[in-house]
Amino acid sequence: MDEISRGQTNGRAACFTESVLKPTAAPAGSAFPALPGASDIFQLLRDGRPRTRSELAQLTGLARSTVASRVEALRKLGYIAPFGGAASTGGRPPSLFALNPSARVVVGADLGATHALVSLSDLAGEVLVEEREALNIADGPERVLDWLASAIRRLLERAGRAPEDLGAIGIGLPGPVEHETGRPINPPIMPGWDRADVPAMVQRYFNVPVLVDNDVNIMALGEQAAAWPEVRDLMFIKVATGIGAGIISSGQLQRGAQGTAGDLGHVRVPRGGDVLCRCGNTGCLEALAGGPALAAVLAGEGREAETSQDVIDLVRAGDLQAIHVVRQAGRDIGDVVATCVNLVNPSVIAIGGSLAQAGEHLLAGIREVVYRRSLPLATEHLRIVPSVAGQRAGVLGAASMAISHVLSPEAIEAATR
Amino acid sequence: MDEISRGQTNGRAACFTESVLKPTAAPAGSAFPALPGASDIFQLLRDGRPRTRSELAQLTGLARSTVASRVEALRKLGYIAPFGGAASTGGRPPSLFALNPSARVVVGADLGATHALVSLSDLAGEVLVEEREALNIADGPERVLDWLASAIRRLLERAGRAPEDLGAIGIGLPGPVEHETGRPINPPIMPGWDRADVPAMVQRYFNVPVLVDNDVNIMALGEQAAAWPEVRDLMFIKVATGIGAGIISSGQLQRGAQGTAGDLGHVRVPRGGDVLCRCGNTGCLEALAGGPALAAVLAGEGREAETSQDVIDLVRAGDLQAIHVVRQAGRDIGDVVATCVNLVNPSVIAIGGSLAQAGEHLLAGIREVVYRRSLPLATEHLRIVPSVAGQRAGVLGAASMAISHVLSPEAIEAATR
DNA sequence: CTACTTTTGATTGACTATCGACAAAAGTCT
DNA sequence: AGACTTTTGTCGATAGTCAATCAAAAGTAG
Repeated sequence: MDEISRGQTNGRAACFTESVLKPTAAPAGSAFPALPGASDIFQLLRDGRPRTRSELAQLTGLARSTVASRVEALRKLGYIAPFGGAASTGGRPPSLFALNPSARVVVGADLGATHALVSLSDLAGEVLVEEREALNIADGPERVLDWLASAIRRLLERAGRAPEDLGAIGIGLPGPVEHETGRPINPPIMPGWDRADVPAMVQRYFNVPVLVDNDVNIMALGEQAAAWPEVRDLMFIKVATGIGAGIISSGQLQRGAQGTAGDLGHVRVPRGGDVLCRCGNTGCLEALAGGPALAAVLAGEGREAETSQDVIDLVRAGDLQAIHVVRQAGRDIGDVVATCVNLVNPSVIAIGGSLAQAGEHLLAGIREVVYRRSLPLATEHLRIVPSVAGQRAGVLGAASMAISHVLSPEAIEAATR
Repeated sequence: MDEISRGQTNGRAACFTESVLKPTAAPAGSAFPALPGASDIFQLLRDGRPRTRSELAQLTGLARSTVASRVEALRKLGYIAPFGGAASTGGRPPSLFALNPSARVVVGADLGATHALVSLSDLAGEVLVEEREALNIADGPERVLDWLASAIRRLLERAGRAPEDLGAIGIGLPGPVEHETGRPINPPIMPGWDRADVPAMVQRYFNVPVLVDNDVNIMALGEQAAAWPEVRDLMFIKVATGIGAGIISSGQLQRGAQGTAGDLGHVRVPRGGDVLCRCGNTGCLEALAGGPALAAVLAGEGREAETSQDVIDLVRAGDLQAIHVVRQAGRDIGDVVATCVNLVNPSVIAIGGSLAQAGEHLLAGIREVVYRRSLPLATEHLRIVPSVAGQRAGVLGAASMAISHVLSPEAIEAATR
């Protein structure tokens, strides 16, 4: 009952409340039949592949006349557009229609601990313009989000798009986030952000749906969007100062009950021993294979190493000791990843984060252990690969999350009304 | 009147696409599907709680007259029935309608390595009759499924129900199963079953949808149905000869890319050392904390112990050594479960399987480690509890899976056509 | 250039699900 | 008993979909 009354957010575009809270209200599955509004046709066109009216009629089972009127409605709204080339099969060549990527734009923001990357993308996920800035997340939500708003304004300007063209804003934050409300929960490295109403704060500047999630989660989305659109079970592992995973299972991002799913960093590893971790426990993976830990080991061997970047530089310079350390970190991570493979059974594991830039050594260590430790059936078709999206995984994922919202059946239905 | 064309869905196991799960706001005022959408009303009644027509109209946003006609259609089909007591609020007392659990029956079958438990349940999940038999799964699919068919016939007879009343059959098997096709894949302890088309073989006897899944997965479903209907993130851990987990995340059973998700048994544990496991690796959890392993340890200490049951008996007899061994097994399992908690972030973990019957000792060991090793945010609201469904978790889950199929929006739509 | 094929667009009438309104039914309260 | 309240069943109006038809458009094959 509470849920339902809360779902009626008539005023502001607090988007996700409706789409997310409802399933919790009716766990049995409050599902509607395949509703043949304008959206079902549109959902077929979302992949960007152009299709003819006849194809759409066949695929949906609707009459040609109905399809024609729907297509016309969507075209008038700008969501789809004619797609030139038409191959004739002997008669009049059919006209093709496809998603019009420039119908709207979305913002993808990856707010890290010390840096921020913000992009403006079209509906195909193509980045139009982007902006990068050294920004301390510890400055607090007010200042950071104020900067974000100004950055968005500049991006819109540079891309020559009006604020009305903005469809949604996706934001990734370096800490646990309650995705339903967009609030960070007890974030260790984000002082001042605890339970801040990020969507509301952003909506003071731009009254569009604002979606917030953990940075590793959006990286998983970004990697999937950029490289594995067909894969429905994917894990993205970020190895940097911290170590975390974004898990996409059955095509759905798994956030867990408190939104803290995918925390690899504080899993105990065999080789962990009594090494103290910043979380207060001992033997955590992060305390052994995180960037600072590797730097500390190398420093102990007389190398000049303080940060993750130093470690990467040493590896690139061919320092054998550094390579050894990174490879061993890969093995330690692989120990935990092997468990993940048995538990989650993904078909692709993408390795990202700054330390993944240290060449193949990290990956080699991970592979070495995973293929030895996991069950044959689970590893038979498993691919462990370096992240394709790389440093852009975050913004791409944030944009992808925003696009999913803008192009969701509900949103399209609402727009065609 | 009761017997309208039942739209015998010849189809086999159905995979639930996500379009089903996406809630769509039913807008009043604009006509949408010209289809007989009786399902949306029915989905509200699936929980078994009786409601009035007006309530349904309010909840769905449909007109009272529309609701009335839908209700009437569903009542004629027998899926819902009037529910006596009506409390007047000053005017004419409303009539209540609720799911009619006896509209149809489903079979839940839990086929173990050496025993089979088959039940006939109504649509509320209530077991009407059941049958248990010592049955060797290694006899192969032909003989086992032939017995299953005869058992189902006997159960129908005993319950006084016609074969036409059978809505679906859910089956749990002790090995990896590709749920979409219902075929076991490389099952280690089921010779002759590899890639057998179980649904087709069962449908030779009963032409109804047949859903097959791994035994631990259906136990998770059963535990959720029996004890935690509101919980959307639940893990069921079976501790017996083998050790495995069924993971329900965001209300959905997580099967993974190859259907082998939740395999805890062959995760390496710190204390594992070089103990050889039947999977060929060393240091597996199962080789350390599985029933046979515990029996072996106790046998080494001079106790009479060969099977899991012997271990349980010793614990129940108050054997201190046995209690110690079981508690240590709990700790070892807890080590892996702690990782699961960080990774999956469930809100309930239910411990089942034969060894869970050895009192609280196993549970205590698990709790001890998990609450120490997992992150505070993830364990704050985490409950680790003994299985409520116990030995019946399997059949209850198999029945639940079958019921979900019979009452799915698609099936109801098809039936009201 | 002509004949043929295929797609497209417009229009029609039939059909059906939904809506809103109204009247009857079945209670409670004074 | 009569007034009031609330639910329930019925009915016409509305609107969106479907199937069919026709004519025009835009190609290909000969």
